[in-house]
Amino acid sequence: MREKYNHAKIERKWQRRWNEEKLFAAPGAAGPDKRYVLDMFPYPSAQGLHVGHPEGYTASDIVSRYFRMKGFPVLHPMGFDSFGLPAENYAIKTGTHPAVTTAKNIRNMRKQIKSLGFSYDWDREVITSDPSYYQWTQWIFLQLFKHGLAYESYAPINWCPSCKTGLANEEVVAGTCERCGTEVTKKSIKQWLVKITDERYIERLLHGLDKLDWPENIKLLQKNWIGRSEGAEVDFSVAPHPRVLAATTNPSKVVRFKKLLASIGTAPDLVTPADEHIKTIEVHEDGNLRENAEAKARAYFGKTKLPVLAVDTGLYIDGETHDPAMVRRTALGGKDESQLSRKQIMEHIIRHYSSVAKKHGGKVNAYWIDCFALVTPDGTVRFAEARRDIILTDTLHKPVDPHFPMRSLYINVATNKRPVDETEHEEVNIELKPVKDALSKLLCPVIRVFTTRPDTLFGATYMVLSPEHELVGSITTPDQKQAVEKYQTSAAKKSDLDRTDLAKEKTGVFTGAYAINPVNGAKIPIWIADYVLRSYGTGAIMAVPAHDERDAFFAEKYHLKFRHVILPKTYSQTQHYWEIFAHDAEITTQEAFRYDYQQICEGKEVPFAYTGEGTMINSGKYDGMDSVEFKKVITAWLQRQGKGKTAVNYKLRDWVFSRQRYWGEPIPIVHCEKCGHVAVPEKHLPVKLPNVKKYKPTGTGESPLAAIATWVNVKCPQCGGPAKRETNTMPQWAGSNWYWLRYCDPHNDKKLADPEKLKQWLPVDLYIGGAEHAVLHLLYARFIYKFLCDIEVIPKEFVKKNGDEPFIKLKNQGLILGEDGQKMSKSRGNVVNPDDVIKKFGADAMRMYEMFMGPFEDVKPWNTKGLIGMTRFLDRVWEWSLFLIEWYKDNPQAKNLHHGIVRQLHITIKKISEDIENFKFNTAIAQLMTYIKKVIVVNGQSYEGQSLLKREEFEIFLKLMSPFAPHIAEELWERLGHQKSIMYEQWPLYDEAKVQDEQVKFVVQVNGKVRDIVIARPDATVDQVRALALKSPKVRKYVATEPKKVVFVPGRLINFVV
RNA sequence: GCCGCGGUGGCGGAACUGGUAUACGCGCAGGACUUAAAAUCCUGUGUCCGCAAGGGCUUGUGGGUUCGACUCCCACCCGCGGCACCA
Repeated sequence: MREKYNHAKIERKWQRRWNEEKLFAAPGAAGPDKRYVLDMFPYPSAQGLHVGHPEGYTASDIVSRYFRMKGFPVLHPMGFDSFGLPAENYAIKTGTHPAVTTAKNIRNMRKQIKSLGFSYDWDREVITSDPSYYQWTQWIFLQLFKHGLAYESYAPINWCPSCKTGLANEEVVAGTCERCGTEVTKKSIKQWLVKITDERYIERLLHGLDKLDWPENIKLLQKNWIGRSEGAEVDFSVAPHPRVLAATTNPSKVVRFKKLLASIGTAPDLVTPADEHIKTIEVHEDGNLRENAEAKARAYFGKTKLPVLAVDTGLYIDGETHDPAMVRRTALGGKDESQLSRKQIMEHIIRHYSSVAKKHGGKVNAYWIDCFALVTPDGTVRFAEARRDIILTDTLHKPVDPHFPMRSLYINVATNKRPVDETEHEEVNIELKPVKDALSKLLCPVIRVFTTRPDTLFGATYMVLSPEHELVGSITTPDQKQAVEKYQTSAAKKSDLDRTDLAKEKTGVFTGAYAINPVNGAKIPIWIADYVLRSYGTGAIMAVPAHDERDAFFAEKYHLKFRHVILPKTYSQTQHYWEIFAHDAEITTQEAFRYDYQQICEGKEVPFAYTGEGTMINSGKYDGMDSVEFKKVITAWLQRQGKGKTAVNYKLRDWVFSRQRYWGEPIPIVHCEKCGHVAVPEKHLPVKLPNVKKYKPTGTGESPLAAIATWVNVKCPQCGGPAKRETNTMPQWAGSNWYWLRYCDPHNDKKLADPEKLKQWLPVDLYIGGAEHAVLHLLYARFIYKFLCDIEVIPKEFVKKNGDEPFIKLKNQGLILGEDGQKMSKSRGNVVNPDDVIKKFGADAMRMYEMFMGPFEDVKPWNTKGLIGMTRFLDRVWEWSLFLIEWYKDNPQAKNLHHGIVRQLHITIKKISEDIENFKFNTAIAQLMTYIKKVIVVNGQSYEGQSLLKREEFEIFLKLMSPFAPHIAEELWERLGHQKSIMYEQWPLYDEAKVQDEQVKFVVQVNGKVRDIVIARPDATVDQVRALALKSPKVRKYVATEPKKVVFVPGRLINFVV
C-alpha cells in the first residue's frame, strides 16, 4: 500500500520552506526583461478571504512562476488596502478601534493568503493605514495641492445618509451608494476635490487607453465614463427687459453711467439696451432721492434715505434695508466692531436676524447684492462680486433661499467724506471693463449652451436652463417669478434618483424671458426644466424638438413649436415632406401629429424627432447643404461672429476627495484665518490619525476628527497664528492609487520610492483584479501616475521611453457565484469559505479547481463536485508518481515505450505554455489531465507494473504542473532526489517537429457531409488523398460519378462535390 | 433607451485563420475488485429512428454567403454587465 497524498502536511512543509529560503524575493537588480506581476491588493475585511480572491491570485501566481522558470526577474508583491469604511463601521458596531480590528484582519488574511502557497515577496508588503505608508499618500496630496490640482469647494456633492459621508461620482451606482446601497442625496458642504478633469490630464486619460492591453470592455467603460463629446458652444442673448437699477450719490454720475451702458451697447454680441430698459435713480449727496425716480426706487430700497449706500455690504433684511449702524449694534451685542472682520460682522447680523425671524415664525430675507462696484471720486473703479451663496450657506448651514428677491447692480460712489476702505474690495482693473462686464451680464445676459448638433441651430424653438442655473433669477419676469421659484424649490428637493426615475415625464416652467437665436434672430422662449443638468456642459441647452427626442417629448407636453431643419436622406417622399415643412417651418405638436410623422420618418417610434443626418432645410441660405458639412460651416460662422466656437465636453467630474469619516488618511492642510489653506510642511508628515475613542460619523458634514480640539487646533505653519487642521480624511482610493510604486522600494523613509528602483520594475506588466474597479481605482490610479510622471517622481527619461501608463496589461477575473448560481452572500447562505476548502481538499486542489472552472474572465458557479474531481486527479498523479519514482530506482535507464507518448509530451508543453500566456488556464489543466490519462492508461490497461515515460519526461511533466499545483510538484521533485526547488528549474521547451505526427486523419466529406476518415501523411497531395478516399465504400456510396469539384485542405480534409 | 459581453449535451465548459461540434471535468449507466458498501479502476454516454449495419437531426430563432458555418453577414428572441435625461 503506497503512501496516501497528505495535502495538509505537504503544503505546510513547502510553504514553510519557501518562506525560510525567501525563494520568491524579487531580485535586487532587474534587467529590461523583468516582469512585474501585480494583484489588486485586498481590503482586510473581518470576513477574511473570499473564494474570488484566490482566483485572481492563483492566475497571477501561475504566471509569476511561469516567468521565473522562463528566467525572468519577477516582482510579485502583496499588501493590504486597509483604510476605509467597513473597518470603521465594524469598529462602531463592536466598540473596537478600527486600528485594532484592521491589524487583526490583516493577520488573518495574510495567513489565509499564505496558506494557498502564492509566491509573493512578503518582504515588500505595504499596508496603506501604516503611517510610514500614508505619509507618502499625504505627500502626494500636497503635491496635487501645490500644483493647483486639489482645491476646496462648496458645490453640492453626492451624500450617503447611511455612511454619512460624501462620495465621488464614481462611487454612486444608479443613484445609490456603491458600498451600502442607500439612496444618495445631494448635500452642499465644503469638500476637497481633485481636478481629474484638468485639461492637462483628461485627454491623456482618454487616449492613453488606446495603447493598453486591457479588456476592451474596461477600456470602453472608462471611455464612456470620461464621456467626451465634441460640438459647439453657442451664445444666445437674452432679449432685454426693464430690470436694471442703478444708484449714485451724484447726479453727474448718471451721465457717466449712461455712457457706460452705451459703450456696452456697442459691443458686438450684445443687444443695445434701450432707455426703457434702464432705470436710474439719482441720489443727492444729502441723501434724498430725486423725485421722478423716487417712487420706483422706494419699491426697491424702502423708505430710508440713503441706507443702501451706507450699508456698503449691501445687506437687505426682511424686505427692508436697515440702518446699518443700528443693525450692527444690535447684532453684535456689544462686541467691539473694530476687532471683527467684515465677514464676521455680517455673520453676526445674519445670525441675529435669523433668530429674530424664527421667533416670529417668519424667515429672514437677507442677501448680498450680486455685483458690487465702487467708483471713487477720482474716477477709479473698484469691483467686487459678492459671493452671496457661499457666505450665507456657510453662516447659516443651510442652502441659500432660492427665493432670492432680486438682482441689481449697485454702484456706490464713495465721497471724500467716506473714503474707500482699500482692504474691502479687490481691485480688479482700473479700466471700466469689469463694470462693463458686470453690467452687460445684467443687462443682456448671454446664455451659453453646449450642443453636439450645431447643425440643428435653425431648428431651436426654445431654450432650457437647469433650475439651478445662475441666470434664472435675473431673467425671470415678475409674472413668472412665483412659478419659477416654486419649480426650483421642488427640483432642489428631489434626489438624483427621483430626477432620473421620472425620466419619462419631463417637467418645466416658462421663465417669461426670451432669447435671440444667433443664426436667424428668432425670439425663442426660455424655460427651466430638470431634464437639463447643471453639471453637464453649460447647464443650458438650445432645444430642437424636431431633432432631439427629449426636446420632442418636452415640446409635445408644453405645446412648443417644432421646426424641422434636416431632411432624412433616406426619405423617398421628399415632395410630401417639403409640402409640410418648407412652407410651414414652425408647427405645433398638434399639427405635427396631424401630419403623421410616423409615415414621414419611416415608422420610428419617436417619429417627430429625427436624430440622424440629412439635408438642410428651413435653414436660410444653407438649405440643401449636407448636415454633416453644415455642422462645420455654421460653427465657423459662429466663431467669426463671436457668438460661438467649437467645444469639447466631458461627463467626467472632478473627484470628490474628502470623506467625513475617521478611518482614513488625514488631509495634510491647515486652515489659517490669515493665510487661508496652508500645506503642512513636508517635514511634518505624516499627519498621524489621532488615536481616539469617538470616531462615529457626525452626519452634519463634519468629520469626527473635528471634535478633537487638541488635534485640530494648531499653529499656522506659515504665520504662526492660530489655525485649525483640516478634519476630513481621504477616500479609500487615496492609498490604492499609487501602492504599486511603493512595492518597488517599500522601506524607503526619504522618498516615496528611489527613482532607480522605480526604473527597475515599472511599469506593471500584468495587473489582475476585479472588473468592478473599472472606473474607480483604475481611473484614479492612472491619473495619479500621470501626475507623478509630470512632477518627475517617476524619472523623466523613463517616462519618455515607457510612457505614462502604469498598467500595461490588465486581466479581470470573473465573479465566482455560489453553488446555486446566485451571487454569494451571507443571507443566501451560499458562501464558500476558502479555509474550509483548503482544509478539506488542500491548496493545490483549490488552486487547480478555480483555474479549471472555466475561462478566467467569465462569471462561473462554484461546484463542490468539480472540486472533488480535481482531488481525484491529484490523487491519481500522486500515486502514479510514487510508482514512477520507485520504478526509476530499479530502472534508471528506462525508455519510453510508446512512440506517440513523445508527441503527446510536446503537444502538452506547447499547449500549456501557450495557454498560460493567453490566460487559458482551464484548457491548460485539461491538457495536463489528457496527458496523464494517455501515459497512465494505454489500450485500456493501467500503468501498473511499467513506466511509459523516461525519467526526464516525467520531470518535464512535474515542471509543467508546478505553477498550478506547486506543493505537490515540489514534493515529488524532491522525492525524485533533487536538492533544489523546482521553482527555478528551466521551463520545458517543445520541438515543433515532434508535435507534428507522421500520420494524419483526413476528413472525407461528400457535399460537405462527413462520410469517412482516411489516414495519410500530413503532406499528402490531393491525388493521394483522393485515391485513398475513393477506396472507402462509405465514400463510394455517395460518389457514384465523377465529382464536379474537389476541395482539398492539406493535412486536414477532402470534400467531393457531386 | 444606449453601449458592451454572451446563448454549444443533464451540468461547468472545449473547438486553430470557416474544415471530424461536444476535448477536459462533473453527473449518469454498465462492468471489475469486495461478503457488502465506500474508495479505486475499466467501458459507455448529444438526440431521434433502427435488433443491427446504418441513417436523419443538432451550437437561442429565422434567413443569407460558402463545397463546407458554433465561427462570417442580416433580422429577431433571451440572459448578464455597465451607463442612464450627458444636450
